[in-house]
Amino acid sequence: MNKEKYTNKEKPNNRTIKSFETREKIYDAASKLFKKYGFDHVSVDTIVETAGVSKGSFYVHFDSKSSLIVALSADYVAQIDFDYKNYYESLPSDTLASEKLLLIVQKIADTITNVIGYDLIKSTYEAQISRHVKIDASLGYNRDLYLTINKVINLGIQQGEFKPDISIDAVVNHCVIAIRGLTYEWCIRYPDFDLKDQVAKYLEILLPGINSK
Amino acid sequence: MNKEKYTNKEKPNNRTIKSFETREKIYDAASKLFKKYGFDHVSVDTIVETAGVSKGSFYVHFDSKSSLIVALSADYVAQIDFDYKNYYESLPSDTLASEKLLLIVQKIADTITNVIGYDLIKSTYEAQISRHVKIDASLGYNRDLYLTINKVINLGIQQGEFKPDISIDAVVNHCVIAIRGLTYEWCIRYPDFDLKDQVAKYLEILLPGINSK
Amino acid sequence: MNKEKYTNKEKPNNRTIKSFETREKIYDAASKLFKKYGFDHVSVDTIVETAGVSKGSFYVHFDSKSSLIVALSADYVAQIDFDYKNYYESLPSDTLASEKLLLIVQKIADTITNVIGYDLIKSTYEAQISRHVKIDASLGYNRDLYLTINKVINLGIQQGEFKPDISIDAVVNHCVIAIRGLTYEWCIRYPDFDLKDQVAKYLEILLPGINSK
Amino acid sequence: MNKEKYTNKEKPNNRTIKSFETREKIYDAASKLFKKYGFDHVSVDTIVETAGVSKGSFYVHFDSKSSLIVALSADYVAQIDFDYKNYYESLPSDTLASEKLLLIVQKIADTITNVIGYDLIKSTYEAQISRHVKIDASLGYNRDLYLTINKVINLGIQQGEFKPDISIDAVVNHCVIAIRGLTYEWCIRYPDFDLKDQVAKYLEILLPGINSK
DNA sequence: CATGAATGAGCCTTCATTCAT
DNA sequence: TATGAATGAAGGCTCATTCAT
Repeated sequence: MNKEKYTNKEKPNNRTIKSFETREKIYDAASKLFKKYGFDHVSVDTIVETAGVSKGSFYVHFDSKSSLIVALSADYVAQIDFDYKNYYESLPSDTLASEKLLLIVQKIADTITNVIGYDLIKSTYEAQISRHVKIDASLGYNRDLYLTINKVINLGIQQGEFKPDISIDAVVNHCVIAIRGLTYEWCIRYPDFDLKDQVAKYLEILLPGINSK
Repeated sequence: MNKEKYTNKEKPNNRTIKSFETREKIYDAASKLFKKYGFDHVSVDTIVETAGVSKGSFYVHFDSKSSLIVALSADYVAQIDFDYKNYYESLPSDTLASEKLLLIVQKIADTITNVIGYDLIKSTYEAQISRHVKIDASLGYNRDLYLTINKVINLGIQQGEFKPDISIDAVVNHCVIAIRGLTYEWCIRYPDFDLKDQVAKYLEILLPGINSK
Repeated sequence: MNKEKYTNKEKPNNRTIKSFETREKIYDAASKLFKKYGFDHVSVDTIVETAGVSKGSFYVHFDSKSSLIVALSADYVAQIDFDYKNYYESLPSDTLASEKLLLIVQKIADTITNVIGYDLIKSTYEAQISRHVKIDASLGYNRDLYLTINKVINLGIQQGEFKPDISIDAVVNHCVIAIRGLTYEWCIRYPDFDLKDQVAKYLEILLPGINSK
Repeated sequence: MNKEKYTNKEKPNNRTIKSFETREKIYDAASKLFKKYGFDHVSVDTIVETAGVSKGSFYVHFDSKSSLIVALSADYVAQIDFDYKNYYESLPSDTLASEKLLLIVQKIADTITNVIGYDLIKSTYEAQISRHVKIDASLGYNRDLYLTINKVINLGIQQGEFKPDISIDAVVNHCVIAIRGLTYEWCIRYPDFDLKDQVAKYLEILLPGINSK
C-alpha cells in the first residue's frame, strides 16, 4: 500500500519537508516515465535514476512498485473530474441538453487527448486490464461522469427535448461505456483515430433515438 | 513468425505427427497459461514445464514467445469469424434487419463470453494495448464483421426498415467499435457485466436513430 | 577429427557421389560463412541452412564443428602454396635475388589480400590463436615458404648479391615471421593497412642489412 | 563502459572500501580466468563463482562482460608502458642508440613474457582480432612505444650512429609492427618460441640496414 | 546416408527487493 | 531518512549434439 505521509497535523520541520520533496521527485519521475513507456517497461532503477534519488529512498516512500501505480492513477482521475465538471458549470444555462451532452463528451475527449495524453491513458487502461489496479470506484471519474450526464439527460427530458419515457439509466450507462470504449479504440488505433470526432459521431447516432421529435 | 507446418499435402508419417503433437502441447499449455495469467506474466520456462517438453523444443516450434501469441490470436479470431458467419447464414431470410443485427451481436457476445472466455479475451486485449501484436487486419474479425454488419444495414435500407439517408459506413463503424468497447468494459468489470445484455441495450439505443418509422 | 572419405579406390557409385556432394555443400557453405562472420559466430544451424542440408547430415560428415575448421584451414594453405610456388617458377632466371624476394612476398601479400581475403585470414588467425587448431606443420605454408625463401637467399649469396656470411636460417626465419606478423597487423588494422605496401617497406629495411655492397 | 569509481577525493568509508573490494574480487577472478581460457570461453557465471560474489554484483560493478575486458586491457597496457618507460629512463646516458633499442625491445619482451604472461597476451590478441575491443589508441602502448623508439632512433642519428637519411617514421613503424608480429608468433608457437631471443635476432637483421658504417 | 525434432546446459542480462551503514 | 551495494531468481534465447525414423 502507498504509505500515507503527512496525515498528522504536526508542523512540518525540515526533515519532513525534505522527505516530502523526495517523495515528489520519485512521483514525478515515475509519472513521466510511465507515461512514456508503460508500467511494465519502467524499472525502479530507471525511476530513481530519473528522480535523482537512491534506490533505498524509493522503498522508504513506497512499499513496492505497484503501490506507486495506484497512487498515480488517483491523480489523473482527479484531473479529468476537475476539468469537465468545471466546464459543465461554465456552460450557458440556455444551452440545449443535446448540445451540452456533445460539448461535455468532446471536452472529455479533449482532456484525454491533450491534457492526459495517449501514453498515460494507454498505461492506465493497460493497468486496469492486466493488473488488479482497479481505480477505486468512489474516486473513479465514472461516478461523477454518471452524475453529470444524468443531469443533462434529465434536463433534456424536463425541457421536452428528449423522450420522456426513455430509461435514463440505460442511456447514461451507455454513454459512459461508449466513452470508455471509444477511448480504448483510440488507444489501439492511435494515432489514426480522432477521439473527439468519434465521440461526436457517436452522439449523432445516439441522439435521434432519444430526441422527442 | 509462427512456423507453418503441414502446408504440404504429403501424407504425415509418425515423425511429423509426433512433431505436431509437441507443437500442440506447447500451444495448449501456453493458451491455458496466457488465459490464466496474461501474456507478460507467463515465462517460456513455465510453458515448457507445463507442456512437458524441453525449452529447446519451444524454439523448434516457435521463433519467439511473441510469435506464439500471434498464432494464438489468429486462432481465436478464426473461431469468432467461423461462429458468427455460420450463424448469419443460418438465419431465416424473412428475419427483420434490426433483428438480424441484434441476433448477430448477441451471437458474438455469446462466443466471446462462452466459447473464448474472459481470460483469453483479456489477454488478447492486453496484448493489443501493451504490445504491438496487432491482429493482422486482413485476418482480424473486424473485416468480416464490417462486411456482415454492412450487409445487414444495407438489407434494412432496401427493405425500407432503416432510413435511406443514413451513412452506412458511420453506422457500421460505430457498431464494430461499440462491440470492442463493450468487450473492453466487460473485461475490466468482469464478472459484474453481462456482455450479451449490454450489446442488446446498446442496440436498443442505436436502432431508434436509424429506423425509418 | 575430419572424417576422410574416398580414400579407398573403389569406383564411386551413386550413393558415394551423393554423399560427397553433401559434404561439399556443407564445406562450401561453412567456408563462405566463416569468411564472413568468423568461426565463433557461425552456428551449425546456419551452416546447414545455408548448405541446404539437414543438421543430421552435418554430423554424418563431420564429427564436430571444430573438425570442419581443421579441414578448411588445410585448403586455404594449399592455395597459398600453389599460388606463390607457381609464381616463383615463372620468374625470369636473370631476376635479381633481392627482386625475386620482393616479388614473392608481394605475391603472397596479393594472394592474402585478394584471393583469400580479409575475413578468412582473420578467421584463420583467430582459430590459430584461440583454439588449438594449429595447422599441421607438415602442411603449413610455412614449410614451403621457408624452402622458397631459402632458395632465393642462397641464390643471392651465390650470385654475390648478398653477404656470404649471413645466417641464412635467421634471415629466412625472420622473413616468414615478418610476413605473418604483418598479416596479423593487417587484420587488426584492416582496412587502413596496405599489406603489399608494408611487406615492400619491410624489405626496404631488411635488404640493406644483407646486401653485399 | 567501465564504471569509474573513486574519482572524487572523498575519504573512503567502510562501505566504499567494501565495494571496491568486491570490484577487485570480480576483476581478479576475471583476469585469472581470461588468462587461462580466453575471453569468449569464460562466462559471467564462472567469474562470479570464482570471485565468490553474486551475479547481480557483477552488473553493479561492470555494465557488461565486454566492459570488463576493456578495463583489463587498459591495465595491462599501462603496466607495459610503465615498465619500459621507467627502464628507458634508467639507462646510462652513454649507452649506444642501437644498444638502447635492443635493451628496450628485450625489456618489452621480458614484460610480455614474465610479467603479463602468455595467457593474458593471448587473450588480448584474441580480443583484438575477433572482437572490436580495439585498445583505445590514445591509451595503447603503441603510442608511447612509437615515441620512445622514435627518441632512440633520433638519438642514433644525432650521434652519427645511424644513417642520417633513413625515414625515421618507416623504421619506427616497422619496429612496433615487428614487436607485435613477433608477439603474435610467440602466441601461436608457445612455448616453443623465445620472444626475447627473437626480438634480438630481429634487431640483428634490422640494424645493419640503418647503421651508418 | 539423410533427416530434423528434441534436448538441456549454457549464455548474458534485468530487476524488485533487502539491509548494513 | 537516505544510501547504494548486494542479492539471486527469473527472463528470453542459442546452440552443439543426439537419436529414432
